[in-house]
Order: sequence, then structure tokens, then C-alpha cells
Amino acid sequence: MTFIKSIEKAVDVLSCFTLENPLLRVVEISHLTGLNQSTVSRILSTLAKKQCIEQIVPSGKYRLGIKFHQWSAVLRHKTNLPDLARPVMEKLRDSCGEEVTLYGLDENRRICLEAVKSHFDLAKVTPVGKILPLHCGAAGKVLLAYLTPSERKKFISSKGLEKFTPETIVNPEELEMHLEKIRQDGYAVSQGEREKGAYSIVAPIFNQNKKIAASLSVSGPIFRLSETALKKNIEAVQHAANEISVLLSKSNLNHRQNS
Amino acid sequence: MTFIKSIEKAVDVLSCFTLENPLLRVVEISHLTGLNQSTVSRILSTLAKKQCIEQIVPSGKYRLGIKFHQWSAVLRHKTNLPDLARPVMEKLRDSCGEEVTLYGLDENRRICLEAVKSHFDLAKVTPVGKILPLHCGAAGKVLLAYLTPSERKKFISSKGLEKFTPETIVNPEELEMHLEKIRQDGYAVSQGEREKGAYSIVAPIFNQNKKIAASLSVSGPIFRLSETALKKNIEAVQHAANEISVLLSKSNLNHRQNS
DNA sequence: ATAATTATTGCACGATATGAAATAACCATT
DNA sequence: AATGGTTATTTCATATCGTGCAATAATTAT
Repeated sequence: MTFIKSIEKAVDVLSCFTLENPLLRVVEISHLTGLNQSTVSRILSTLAKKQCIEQIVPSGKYRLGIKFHQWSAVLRHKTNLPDLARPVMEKLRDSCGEEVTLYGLDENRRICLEAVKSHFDLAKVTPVGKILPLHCGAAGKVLLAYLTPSERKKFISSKGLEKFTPETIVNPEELEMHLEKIRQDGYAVSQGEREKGAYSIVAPIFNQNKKIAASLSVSGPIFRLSETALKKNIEAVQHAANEISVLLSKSNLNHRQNS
Repeated sequence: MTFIKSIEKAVDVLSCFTLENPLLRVVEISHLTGLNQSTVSRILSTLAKKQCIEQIVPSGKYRLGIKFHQWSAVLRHKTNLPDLARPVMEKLRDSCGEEVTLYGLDENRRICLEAVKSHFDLAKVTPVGKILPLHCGAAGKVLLAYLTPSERKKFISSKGLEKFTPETIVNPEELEMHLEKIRQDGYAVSQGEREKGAYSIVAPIFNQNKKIAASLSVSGPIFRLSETALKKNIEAVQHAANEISVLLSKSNLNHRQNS
């Protein structure tokens, strides 16, 4: 299989535009991607010509362009995972009170695809579109756990595992043991692995081919996690995740062939 | 200036994914873009590797992938035109009762960037993300009218002007006259040019450099357009469009330099 | 006004994207 | 299940095209 390198580079350039960094200049992108400045400049010109990005005139910085409004609408429109999952997620939030989030795999990160806010004032709040690491936090570990061993190895060996908190697992073997445990249990619980004081309870969502499609998380401040809440929430998250898996299978089976 | 052709092709491929056609196969894209099947296949493989698209396994069709969730979130997040315009659009809708829509230029089409629903049960309803022609409907003609003559010429000469209804202008000279009139008036009114029985009243939105940024439209069924409603709505649309122009200028001036 | 950083362009080289044809995979029909 | 037809992918040779370097131009900072 042969891939078109300049297209990969263009995607890498566009991937630099994030919630945290929605406005970028040529050099910044050059640093972030490791691409030559000339190359970045030419890629940006091309993307600007095609209206994928636009230049803000006083500053000269670039941001995503009108083309993405089209794609954004397409994404929101059809049977896609977030829309499918939202009602189930709201039910889950109502039963456990805490924030419910949905994560998908994005290169070797995870991205928050959907978030339903907690009823508490003091709570975990994750914006949709936020990109987070895979190796820490139960939602990341669940995504990792159900990859094929080769896919997983590619990630874990790719670069060092960054330490976010004292609880972050940075040892590959230790991480693999955790993942094995997750596969046995069918869920994951983490406490303060990425952000101090926060817990998550997470279960996997599978597509019709039993491949991992997303992870569903309930998360909040650790001090609200009683022994009974833990048990109840594990049960509830697993149930909700299964429900979404079923919806997803049905939805995908619908657009067979010429439909 | 030198553009990277394979990237342009990739964008063309992705542009095939629309509200009407969210699921596509290689041949379909090949026909839509005029690209060789091998090329399309390779572009799709590359985009799939980068998770810009994903293949639905039972059917083999492709759809937009998880990467677009990231970009979609970035788009929604920062000071972008639709979010800026929405409150003003809602006010306008409340004052005139009819659907209010916002259109931007997308290659040589227009795309609905934002829509606020009419209060009436029988009304015009335009989905966000819908792609429509430029040469018919007041919202398209306003976008055309304020392009530079060379930009405009590029579009009008590009290919024949499709006739949607008996009212559609298909003669380039006649169209130019209409556009001149629009520039003099500062607004446009159309009746049944694209869809029979529908009218639109549209005013231009400019950015801080006085370039056309979007067009703002009030539209509904012609039978509700009395002489007084027409006058009132023209006034209201122009006022709202100006308001949005001001907001847009302010917003763009904010992210100067290193902010 | 000057220096420093950043963006763009020309050029020549080497990588690489391309179409045509072949092969493989897939689907529909009987 | 088997066949024929459509669609997807891969191979291969060729010329195109994207690339980095260095120079220039444009911006920004001091």
C-alpha cells in the first residue's frame, strides 16, 4: 500500500489547529510538525486556496476555513457516534450525577467526542474536541487495552510516556499489566493519573466487528467516590457502554451497499 | 506562487462528502472529481491512515473520520462568524418571523453557515452545511456582487448558469446588471429564483477590510411578503448585517500579533 | 532606524505521484 | 454455489512535482 506523503503532511499541518491553539503561524506549525518552513508555507498556501484555512489579515495567522463548516455539518448530520451516544450518556449522567464523556482514538492520542455535564457545581468539565494522552486516565487506557497487540505496541514504543502526576504510569511493562487487568474486568478505574484529585470509571464501546470504537467515562472529584458509588457507577457505565455498542452496530449495518 | 497538486486533489475528494452524500465509494468520488480511480483509491487510503475518513466495513463506503471531530470543535470554539452572528440572527428572526440564514462563499458555491428557524409552521427550512449555487437566490447574488470583478468573472465564465426555475437568471449580462443594482441598493430581493414560491431579502456582511465575508438572509413563502413586510424586512436585514459586520471587525482585530 | 525574526520565492535535484493495465476483491443474478 | 460484471487495489515505468537550500522580501521588535 502506497500513501501520498504530501497529503499526510497537509493533515499533520491541519492537526496542529486545536482548541488550545486555534491560531497559528508558519513557524509555529513548522516547529510542531518538524516540517521545513518552505514546505509549511506551500502547504498553507494550497490549503488557503482551497479555503481549508484562512489568514487573519492584521496578524497574518491562520485559522481553519470555511470548508470545515461543510464537513462539520456532514459530521453532525448522519448517524455518527456522538449523536447516537448522547441520549444514553444523558441517562447515565442522571443516574450517577457526574460528568459523562466519550473518547475516540485520534492518531496516538484520544479526543473527547461528546461530553454531558455533571449536575454538581464542583465537577470535572471536559470540552468536546479536547485531545488527551492515551497512557493515563482510564478512558485512554481502555482505548489502548482493546487495540490489537501490534497497534498497541506501535503506540507504547513510539516515545516515552509523559508523567503528568505522581500516579501516572510511565513504565511500559506496568502499563501492559494494567491493560491486561482492564481486559479481564471489562472496565477501568483510575484516580489522579492525569489530573490530581479526579477519578474516572470507564468501559469500552465496540462496533459491529467487535473492534474498539470509543470509551465511555464517568468522572468527577475523588472525594465524592464512595465505595457504594464506585460499585454502582461501574455497573452503570458498563451497561451504558453496551447499550451504545448495540446502537452503533445497528446503525452501521443499516447503510449496507446502495443505501 | 506554487500549489501542491496532490493536496488540492485530496481536498477535492473530501469536498465530495456533503449533507446529501455523506457516504461515498471510490468510483463515485472518481466521477465527481474527474480523478483517476487509482488516484482516488490512493488518496482515500492516505486519508484513512490519517483518520480523516473511515471505511464502513459491511458496505465498503467511506465517510468522514474522527479527525473532523477535532476540527469541528476548533471551529465551534473560537470567535467564528456563525457564533458571533447567532444572537443577532435570533433577534432578526423574532422581528420578522421568518427563517434567517447566513451564507459564506465556498469555492464557487455558497454554504449555509448558520440558520435560525422561522416561528411559522409553514416556512423555509435550510440545514446548516447545505451547499447552494451563487447565481440564483438573493443570498448567492449578494456574495457575487461584492467580489472583485476578476473574482466574479472567474465564477460567471466558469460554466453555464443552471436554470432551477423560470425565474433563474441564466444570462451573464443580465446577472451582471442585477449585481450592479444590488451594489447600488446595498441589499437584494429575490423571488423564486431557485425554489418556486420562496423569497429572500439579503444584505452583505463585511470584514474589517471591507471585503465581503458573508450574506445574511431572511426568507419565507412569497404569500406572506406584503408590501409593508418587504419594507420592514429590508430595513431589519440591513441593520442586522451591519451589526454583524461590526462584531466581526472587532473580533478579528482582537487577535493581533502574539495574542 | 536597525536588527532580528519570520514568510516567501527561485532553482536544481531527487523523490514520488501518476495513469494504464493487470490483478484482486466484491456484488448481483440466475 | 457459480458466473459475469462491476469496483477496488496494486504493479511498474515515466515524467512530473514536491523538496530543501539559500536568497529575498516582508514583518516585528528594540
